[in-house]
Amino acid sequence: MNHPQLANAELALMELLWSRQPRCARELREQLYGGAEKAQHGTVQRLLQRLEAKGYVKRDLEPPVHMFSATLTRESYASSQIESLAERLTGGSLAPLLTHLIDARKISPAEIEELRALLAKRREADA
Amino acid sequence: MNHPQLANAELALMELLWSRQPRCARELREQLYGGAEKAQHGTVQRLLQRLEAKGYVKRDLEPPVHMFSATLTRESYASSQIESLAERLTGGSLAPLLTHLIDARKISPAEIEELRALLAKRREADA
DNA sequence: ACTTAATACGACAATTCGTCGTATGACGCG
DNA sequence: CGCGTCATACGACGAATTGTCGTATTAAGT
Repeated sequence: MNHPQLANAELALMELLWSRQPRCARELREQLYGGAEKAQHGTVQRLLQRLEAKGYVKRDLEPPVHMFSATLTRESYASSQIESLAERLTGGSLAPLLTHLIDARKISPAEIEELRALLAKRREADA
Repeated sequence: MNHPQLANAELALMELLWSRQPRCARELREQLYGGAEKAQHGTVQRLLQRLEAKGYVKRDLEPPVHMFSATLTRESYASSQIESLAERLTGGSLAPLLTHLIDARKISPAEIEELRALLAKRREADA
């Protein structure tokens, strides 16, 4: 029941939910696939059903049509992915990963400043 | 051709390589599967072959047996995974992800200090 | 009651992964 | 030379996952 990775179509659906919630299936379909294609009704239902099974989406069965919403924020999802990566690769600690990102200049100076500020705030809060 | 995710058995093999390099297939097999199982010879070869195809492993065809080594460090792999996650989720910027991790206290105080030191050093180096 | 829309879900093709089995080639030894 | 041993190459298979569709069932509105 962890947080398996989202596949492409699933992620696309989640993005839609993250941008506006809750939503009905019809609306999601129209955004995912252009105008009025007639197949795909089932596709979206299927995707939603599987996302629900994985715990990423919950539905409100309010008649007449179900309304769907995400159970996590995009940020939570991202974090859990990073954590599971750290779990698999470094016994759970993040510092080694970030160290490499910083050394390899994969984080821009602007982001560096942003992070410094964040860390400072966190340290204050802990004090 | 980028850096697809490593599956379980593949990652286990890479871990072995990361712990000592280069290695021959026989040795890898013995570590992956207990003692002297007789099948699995092909399994390891197959895995190595696929890892090579994905660009994660290179082989030295030095007779009599090929010697295998990783083409990336574990840290590089981890970073590239984080980057691709950021790519998919936040348009490539890492700060939002880290922000959430910090806020949610998923990074320990010790790690916070570690990171502060790192950022300070980086900032100095840039100056 | 009939049409329309929504939901549930079985089925399919494609892909990936771990596994094995077999074929091919190199080497050494009697 | 003929054989056994070991390494590599690779085809094949079953399981699982993903995106897709089709069909059946249920609910709604007129």
